[in-house]
Order: sequence, then structure tokens, then C-alpha cells
Amino acid sequence: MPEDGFETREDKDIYRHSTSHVMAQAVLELFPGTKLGIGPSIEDGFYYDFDLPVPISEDDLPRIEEKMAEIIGQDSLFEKYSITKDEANSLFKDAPYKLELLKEIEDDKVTIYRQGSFVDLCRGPHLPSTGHIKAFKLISIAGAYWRGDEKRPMLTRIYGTSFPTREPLEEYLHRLEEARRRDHRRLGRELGFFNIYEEAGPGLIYYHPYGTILREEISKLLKREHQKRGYLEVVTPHIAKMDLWKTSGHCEFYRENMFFMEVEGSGYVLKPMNCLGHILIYQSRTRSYREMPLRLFELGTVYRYERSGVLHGLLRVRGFTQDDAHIFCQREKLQEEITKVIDFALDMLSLFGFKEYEVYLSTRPEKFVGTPQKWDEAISSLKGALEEHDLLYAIDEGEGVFYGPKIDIKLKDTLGRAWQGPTIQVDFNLPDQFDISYIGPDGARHQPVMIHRVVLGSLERFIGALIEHFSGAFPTWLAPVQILIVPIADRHLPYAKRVEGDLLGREIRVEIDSRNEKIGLKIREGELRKIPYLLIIGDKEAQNQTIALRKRGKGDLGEVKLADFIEKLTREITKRD
RNA sequence: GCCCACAUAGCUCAGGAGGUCAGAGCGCAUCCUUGGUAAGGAUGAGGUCGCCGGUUCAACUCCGGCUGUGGGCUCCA
Repeated sequence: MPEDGFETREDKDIYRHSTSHVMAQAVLELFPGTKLGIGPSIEDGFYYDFDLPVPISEDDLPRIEEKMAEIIGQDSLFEKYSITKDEANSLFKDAPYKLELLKEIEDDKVTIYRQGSFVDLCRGPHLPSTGHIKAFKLISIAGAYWRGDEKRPMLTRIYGTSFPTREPLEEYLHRLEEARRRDHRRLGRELGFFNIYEEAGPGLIYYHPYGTILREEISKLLKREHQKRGYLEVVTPHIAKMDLWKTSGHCEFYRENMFFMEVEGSGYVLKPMNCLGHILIYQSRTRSYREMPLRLFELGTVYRYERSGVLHGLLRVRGFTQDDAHIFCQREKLQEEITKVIDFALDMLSLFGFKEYEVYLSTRPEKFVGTPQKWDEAISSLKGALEEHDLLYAIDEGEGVFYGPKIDIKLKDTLGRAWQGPTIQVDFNLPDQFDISYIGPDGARHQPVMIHRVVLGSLERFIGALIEHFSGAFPTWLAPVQILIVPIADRHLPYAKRVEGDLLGREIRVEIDSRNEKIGLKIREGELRKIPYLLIIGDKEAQNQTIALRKRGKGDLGEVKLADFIEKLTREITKRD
């Protein structure tokens, strides 16, 4: 994380919250009649929600910034007053949102803050005066439901940020710019990975040849790694009869995310999850404790109806493939099995270059199935497994799914952003709904616990994260084109072809740039395509059976024996460096 | 789905008070150049200005609807 100039988290919050008050004052002065929502500090800045008398757009932000600068120039004190709720009710009689907040405050006394002409209901604390704000910037404007509830009015939210000096602000803006530069949607198109076609439907991904190579490389790795860890791979169809989804409860609980169709008079569903197919396979015969835990794995493509407004590149789509598995295991083996899954997940993430995580444990929600004892048992298994790994985790109280608690692991990329990755979920619902069982050593039927887990999550989302993490400059083992051969003149083409043949023989992905162009241009384009190695071939190289090696971002590395290079390269690829 | 904005050539983007305003760069094609480490030169092809309606003598330009995209909200792998 870059140095932001704040001593403590509290200082930062106070500073930014104060900036949001200044912004609110500016908006109120520019747009009289505006009703105020709330204006907290957030991760990277602050926002304030307004109910404006007229719509505004990004074009209005500079005006608001000017007004804010003026208010800061006045250096008004932030003054705190403690008043009774009655007084507050009359003070904010024209501020409906504030009145609503007041209603929820238990204390009889509330505090308000005033700077200049502006008064706000606020717990504080604040900076001494507006003049303490040295560097700020309004970032964007967006709609946001009052109190995050889509049934309530939509307010206009303005996002901004502020820092004690100019420098960290500039740095922050640079970071935003950098994030835009590595946006997977932009790189995905530029590097020929994937596209989404308006005429084919939103949220549906078409992988182009290079993207397909990347995806296949990941898929192959996943299949091998699952096999190594005792998973059995299966393949299940994309559609299934609706009745199956009624039994599971999906038609009831998941209906708004499902695609339905009709075939010869019976209802079918485009599968939104892979679990039911795996349950059918589990139930295909009587299961014994001897084959437990039974781990069924599938690179399963699922389709979920997502509201149009939430779609976003590869990160939020309507059709995606999960590296999904369902583990049927004995209740007493739950923690052991979860420990293995966490091991697996962390191994895989570090293989892809992610070393930092945020871990969340979601507990029992208000609406749940199963008994509280079962929940407690599962939660303690999840906790136990996390603790075995010495993982720091946060508890998301009540955020579990209705059918069981879960662990979510988010990966941090090079820019410090968190991406949803592995989730491990215990399911109490489906074993009941489908009455699944196994025969124990005692000869009696027992109900297994079901673990629903993904390691990378969805390939789409993971690839999106990967593209941004590496900024499209993939390690050699993942790069769609690993080697670009650049012959200097036409007469070098025969030798170039020979080199290509040698590389192809080692299953290395190679291209020759045989265009009639100068090498300066070919090198430039090779670098822009982020190809790991360029091999320049001219008279000298053809003569000596060498290549002039150029490494992405490192420039010319000089003449190297072809055999030596191939050996080094093969090692780099197998080690996944 | 909701709020705001946007939609011009394959890509990035100009454009105007409704009327020689269909434009640039990159890319693509053809030709010249055979060149030693991040852009050689010339010529050319490409667009019913997202779609459907309306206003007008005239709409890429104004208005409405639809579709899609972006930033968010809610929801999520």
C-alpha cells in the first residue's frame, strides 16, 4: 500500500468525513433545496448521498470542487453542539432523511456539527476547521438507494477523496489510472482474449484463440491437480428437468436467477449450479463408507440470470464455468476434509502468483435450514480448519447461505485490490432433500455431509483477475504466445522455420513474424503483445545456430545457443516460474 | 432492475446552430524498401454516424422509445 500521509486509520476517517461535510455544504449552496442523506468516509475516500432538486452529472463536479475550495479558504471552524432530540427534530424538520436517522437514535441527546452556514446531524469527530483540508478531489457520481434498499428512493451519490498533501492524492489518482490501464476488458480485447457480442447477448463470453489457450492451460492444470488430490472428474448436461430443481428447493429459493425453457411440454432449467448432477451420480448406487469422502469434480458451465445492470466484463456474466466439486463425507471427517480443501485452494492461488488473501467466515443467517447444533458443528469445523492453517479471518455474522455456513477467500492483486476466489460451503439442505446416504461400518445408513467448493471460483472471473494482476504480461507457462521469432530479412526465414520446428517439437507456443517490416517495428509490437521472449534471427545467428534473445521488459540479452535456450525455457515452463 | 452518463470505420477518438461535416491516427490491402533491438515510405479499401419512431423542406446533429456499454446501488462465482 502506498504511503497516504495519515498517522492512523482514525485520522484518515476524520479527515475524509470532514471533507464530505465540506462537499455537502458546497452542494447545498449550489443546489438549494437539496436533501441530505449520509456522508461517511470509506476505504479510499468518502461519499455523500443527496436528494437533489435537479439531476446533475460529472460535468458539475468541477463547480462543486470550486465551491469546496472556497469553503476551505474560509477556514470555518467545525463546531460541535449537543442538543436534545426534540431540538434536533425541529432543526431538521425539512430534512426527511435526517429525521429518519434521528428516530433510530436511542439517546435523548444527539450531536450536531456546524461549519459556516452548514449544519449536519453527526456523531463526529471532525477536524478543527475546514482549512485543514489540503488536497481533495471529487471522483465520480452514481445512484445509490437510500439505506441500500432498492425499494427506497434513489439518491445521488458523489464520491471523492482527500489527503493531507498533494502528493498522496496524485499517487492515488495515478493508481486509479493504472487500474484503468490494466482493465481486463480493455486488455482482453487488445490482446485478443475474448469478446462479448451485443448481437449474441450481454454477459456471454466468446473466447478468441489466445483467450482459449489461456483458459485451456488453466483447465488442464485444474484437472491434473484435482486428480492428484483424489477427486473424480465428471461431466453433466447443461439442462435438466425442472422437477429436479423443485426437489432441491432451487425453484423456490433461486428462481429469479434461473433460465427456464420448455421441451415437449415439460419444463427444463438451464443449470445454475452443478450440485444436482453430482448428487444424481452419487445416488446412482448404494455408497459405502469405504469410498468416502467421495469427491466429484467438474469444470461445470452454469447459467444464471443476472440483472443487466450488474454485468461487468468477465467478472459478472450470465454464463460461466466453475471449477466445482461436491464432497460427500462423514460428519466426523468434516474438518479434516475442509483442511484439505483450504490447502488445495492456497496451493493453487500461490501457483498463479497470488500470495495475499482476505478470509471470511459466514455464519448462520436468520433464515436457515437444519438444526442449530448442526450449524455449530459445521462452523466449528470451518473455524478449526482455518486455525490449522493459521489464517487470519473475519467473521461475517449471519452472512451464510440458508443451507450452510461458508468460507470465502479473496485474493489481493498487485494493486492491492481484493477478488473473490475460493469458497467452501457446507450444505445441510441437499442431503435432506435428496435423502442421500451411505452404509457405515455398522451396516446402517448414515447421512453424509456435503461440501460444495470451488478453488478458483469461476474461470471467467479468475481469468479477469489474472489479466489485471499480470496486466496481460503472463508468466511464460500461461502466455498464449510464449515465443515470437523475428527474422531480420527474408533470407533468414529458413533458419527461423527450423527454430520454430524445434520449439514446436517441445510443445512451445511459438509464432514467426515474417512480415516485410523492420525489426524495430516487430520488436515494438512483440513487446506490446507482452510476449515473454523474442528471438531475433539474422546472419550471425543463422551462421552460429544461435538466437539473439530478448526478454519482455528486459531488452536485448545477447546471443544464446538455441539448445541452451530451449532447455532453460522448458525448465521455466515446467516449474511455472 | 434502479440513478446518471455515453453510443461516429475493426480499435482509439475528432466533429457542428439541423443544409459540401462523413474526418484523423492506429489497424487492414497493394506496391516500394531486405532493414540488427520499441513506429521506413507511398497508394487504397472501409461507416444508412447503435436500432425504431417523431419534429422538419432537410436529422449523424433536436425529441421519444428500445438495445448495448460505463460509473455506482441492490444482488453475486
